[in-house]
Amino acid sequence: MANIKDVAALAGVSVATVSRYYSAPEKVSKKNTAKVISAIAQLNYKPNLLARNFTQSRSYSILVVAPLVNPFLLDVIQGIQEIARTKGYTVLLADVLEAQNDDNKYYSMLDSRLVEGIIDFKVRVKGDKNPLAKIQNIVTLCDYAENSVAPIITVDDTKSAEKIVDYLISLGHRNIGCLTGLDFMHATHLRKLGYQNALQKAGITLSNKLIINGDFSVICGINAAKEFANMRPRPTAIFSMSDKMAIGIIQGLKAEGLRVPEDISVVGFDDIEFAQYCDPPLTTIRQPAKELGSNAMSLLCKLIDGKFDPETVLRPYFLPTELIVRGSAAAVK
Amino acid sequence: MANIKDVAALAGVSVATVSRYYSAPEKVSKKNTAKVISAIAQLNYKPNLLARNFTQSRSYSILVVAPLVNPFLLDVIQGIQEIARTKGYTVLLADVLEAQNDDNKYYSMLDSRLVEGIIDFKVRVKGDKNPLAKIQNIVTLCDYAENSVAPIITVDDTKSAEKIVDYLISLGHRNIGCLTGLDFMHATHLRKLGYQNALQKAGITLSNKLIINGDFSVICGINAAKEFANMRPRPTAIFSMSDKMAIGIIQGLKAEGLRVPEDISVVGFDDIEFAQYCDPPLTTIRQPAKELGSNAMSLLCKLIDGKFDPETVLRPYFLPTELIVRGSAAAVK
DNA sequence: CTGAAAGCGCTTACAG
DNA sequence: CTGAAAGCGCTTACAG
Repeated sequence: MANIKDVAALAGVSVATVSRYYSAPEKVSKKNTAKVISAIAQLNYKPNLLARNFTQSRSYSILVVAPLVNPFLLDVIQGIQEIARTKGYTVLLADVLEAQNDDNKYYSMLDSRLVEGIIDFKVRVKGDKNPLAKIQNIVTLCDYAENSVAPIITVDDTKSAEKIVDYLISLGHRNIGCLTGLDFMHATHLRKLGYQNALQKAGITLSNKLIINGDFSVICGINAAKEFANMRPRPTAIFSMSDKMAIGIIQGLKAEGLRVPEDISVVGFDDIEFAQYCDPPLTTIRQPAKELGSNAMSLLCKLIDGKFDPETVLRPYFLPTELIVRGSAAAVK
Repeated sequence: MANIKDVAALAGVSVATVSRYYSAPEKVSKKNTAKVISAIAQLNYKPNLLARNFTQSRSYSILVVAPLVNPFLLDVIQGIQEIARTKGYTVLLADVLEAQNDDNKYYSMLDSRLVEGIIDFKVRVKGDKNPLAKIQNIVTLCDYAENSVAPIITVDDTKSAEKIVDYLISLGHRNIGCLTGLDFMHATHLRKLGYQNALQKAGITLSNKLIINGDFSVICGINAAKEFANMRPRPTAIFSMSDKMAIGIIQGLKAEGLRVPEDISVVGFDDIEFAQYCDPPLTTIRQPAKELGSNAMSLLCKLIDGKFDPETVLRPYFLPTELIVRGSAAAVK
């Protein structure tokens, strides 16, 4: 393979001129530009970007560490890609599940210069196994903790959950079940808090008997449906912390001979694509997936460029969610 | 940041020894190993992988160019990651839709050494705008053409479509509609051929009136349902080229007051997660998503290592599909 | 098992 | 606008 020296020799210019042809073409005379172009074509020269990156000490890559099962991950990645492309970054993808055992593996890619920044779906807090000494080009996405060591882009899980439970209450429901998400995720606890806040505001007594622990999967929704169906008094509405579980609940309820929403209302969280195509269409909270991705990537670019305000950067940035009213919740009979 | 020279100086050894400590630790004496370890710890040294990659002329990265809307893409990527991890590769992800205009952008990453191989969801054939001069570390995944320039891992779309239409025919259906996928995808035409083969084998006259052009989206399924419902005679079964469209068809049929499968049978293709949770659960063809990914990555590794048989490597490798019988198709009345 | 030294292919002040 | 030269931080024959 031809290298920059070969091009320079054939063109009869210095390697500096060839290099400048790429990095600052306006600084190269017309005459030399023509010679360089011709030599490049003749030799079919392709710059070795491994060498360029090394010299510049830049990888032009960022890493996304995400749970590959996240239902709206593809939308988030689209948002990330959109910004990444305009800024000249390529995107690496790692599975957070694989990373469980060995978080450091991915964070070390920062130290080894393999990536310039990381978008992480898991918040790291002070006191964690892997405390980050400083703000080092990491953005936490879709996860929140008060004492996060990295800037955060997410939604207000508490307020969003509260909003949809408020809606159920406005429909006359007072006996409202709740199916939670994975316990180790902060979002689960935040949404639970929102659920409880809404009930308390309405003067409804909290009961742990109405709360079933889930894991965000469809199957656990199906199983939970049976439990909810057999509760006495049976809840008239169920708040599910994800659409996938809500879809499972609806299936499970139907299997129990119950109608949604006539006998029991079900609402979800996320607004995944299938939410609008279930039967009945799901009333849920929309998370702006693509915007979460693009915002996170924009922020990461600022971090990398050092163009951020250290005073405010750690203040979490909450993107708005929206209550999407469809057919799966109705007024209590 | 400390570099290898600093470590060598502090440890009182040569840089070669420090380098060997990483690449061939068995060649370093116990004594020196201890000194190196201590120096690394004191300086908190992290090897600059940008330099290492440059020196070795290896990026240890591969690129996946895929449509970010593909319903089972996440499963495929899991399969890819699994192999990539064991082989020491990291995975870059690019959106094929963005690439539409500018295919070369991604393929040039091979020339610039940024990636060592590419897994591409779009087959490139001789005569394309971007013909590949030779087998250069590219694997085509989930797409097929006879004159592909790269090795292929996919399923037999024709036989798979034929299999599920055979099944409908075995149920007594003879008036079978078909909703196709995106026209520019080879899979669409292959599956159509399978649909037609099955009909012909059964002595059923083909009719283009029974074929509606789709695009793999849920919404086009909903729209197509209306058309199918109004055909006279109305088809008693519909073969949809994707589960997403099948789910749309079922919704649309219900909206028309038709029951699935009592009034009309619907079958899909893919076996996405939601296929088993629709109402009724979808009868479909399962594509082994994860295996497609892991097989493609394994093959790519062989290509990169040069350990392949040039005689047979271009022979497409078809992974088996499976007919999954659930509740959305029934015997014709 | 070890070290001196060359080399990988670029970029970038610097001087002109 | 141009070129000579140093330098980036590693790896890798080579000689010992």
